[in-house]
Amino acid sequence: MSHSGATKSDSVEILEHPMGEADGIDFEIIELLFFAYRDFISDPDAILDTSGFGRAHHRVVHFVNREPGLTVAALLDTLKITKQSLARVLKQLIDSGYIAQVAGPEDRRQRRLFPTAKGRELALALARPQSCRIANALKGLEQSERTAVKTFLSGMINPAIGSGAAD
Amino acid sequence: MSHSGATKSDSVEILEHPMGEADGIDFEIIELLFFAYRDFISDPDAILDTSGFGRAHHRVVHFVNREPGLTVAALLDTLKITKQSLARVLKQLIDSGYIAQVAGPEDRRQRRLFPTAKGRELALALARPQSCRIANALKGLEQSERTAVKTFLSGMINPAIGSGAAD
DNA sequence: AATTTATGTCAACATAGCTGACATATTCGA
DNA sequence: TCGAATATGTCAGCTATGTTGACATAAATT
Repeated sequence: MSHSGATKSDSVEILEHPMGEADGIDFEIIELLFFAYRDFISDPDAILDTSGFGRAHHRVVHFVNREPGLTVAALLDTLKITKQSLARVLKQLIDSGYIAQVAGPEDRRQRRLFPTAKGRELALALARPQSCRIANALKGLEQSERTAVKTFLSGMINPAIGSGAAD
Repeated sequence: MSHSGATKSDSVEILEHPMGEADGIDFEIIELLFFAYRDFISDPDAILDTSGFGRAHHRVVHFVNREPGLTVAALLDTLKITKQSLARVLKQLIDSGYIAQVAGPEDRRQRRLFPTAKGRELALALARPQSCRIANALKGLEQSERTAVKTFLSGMINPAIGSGAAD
């Protein structure tokens, strides 16, 4: 071990006191969000490991099942990733029969995405443990408090830009 | 474009109806969490792009600032990543003067991690927009509702294993 | 007919995780 | 005191998932 880096002898300016809520920052919720999301995501991750898929596949399967017939462009907008990123996982999901494409009825350039029965099953299997976790976390909360949770989470989301009818 | 894949003509079993709360699953909160976390993380990401650091650095700087003097082992346990993963970002943070190491006073094998003034500043700069976003999302909620939000988030987290005094 | 749009694809790259193997310094236990 | 366990570092290579840039094709639009 070289340890040419800083050690006590180097007399670097070191801060010994913790950074706390005193700094006017809500560290508690910042950390709760970090841990909550990590564990929330770990449930489907474990299932996906079995199937040879990853989180990226999860998201695609989820939104296609939530809105069958959505276009590739709409999916890209929801996920906020590039088409090249999407292409990789989407191709795998199509090739393995979880998602099917249908040429748009109006605009035949579009590839509308639909889940297959297999795709629906996977989406449900992935969502189930997450929903259980949520139900468990909501347990004991009154209706108004549950509403507050949703209000809070909604308030954390960036307002959609260009959501109004543009034309 | 080849499109040798499934198209309407292939008569694949396609599901046209959306997967909804009817399936007994809380899709609303599942999606709120996805979008909320994504946007929550986007604030520091924008800052980090400037510094040449990434999310991994963010987490390390955050927890070192929250608990100065924590050991590498403790940090690994918090982050739930491998030491090789940590090593990469930690080395960069040490080399660029954001974090300093001090040999453990009791156990000299340990490298206790401390923030430098520079490291503290970075941690605060990253936390500030997140805290603002949280404050904004909590705006209008009563105290009991804010407590409910924390209760919910805490309930989403896996219980720590081996947290009790073992020896 | 020319252009724009929706999508696909190739290539190259970056970040951040992973495993496996091995080195070194220190502590602990027999 | 010596050997094992522990805390940490490090090398090498792999995977997943994001990025940019460039280009191809089919269909719609003007």
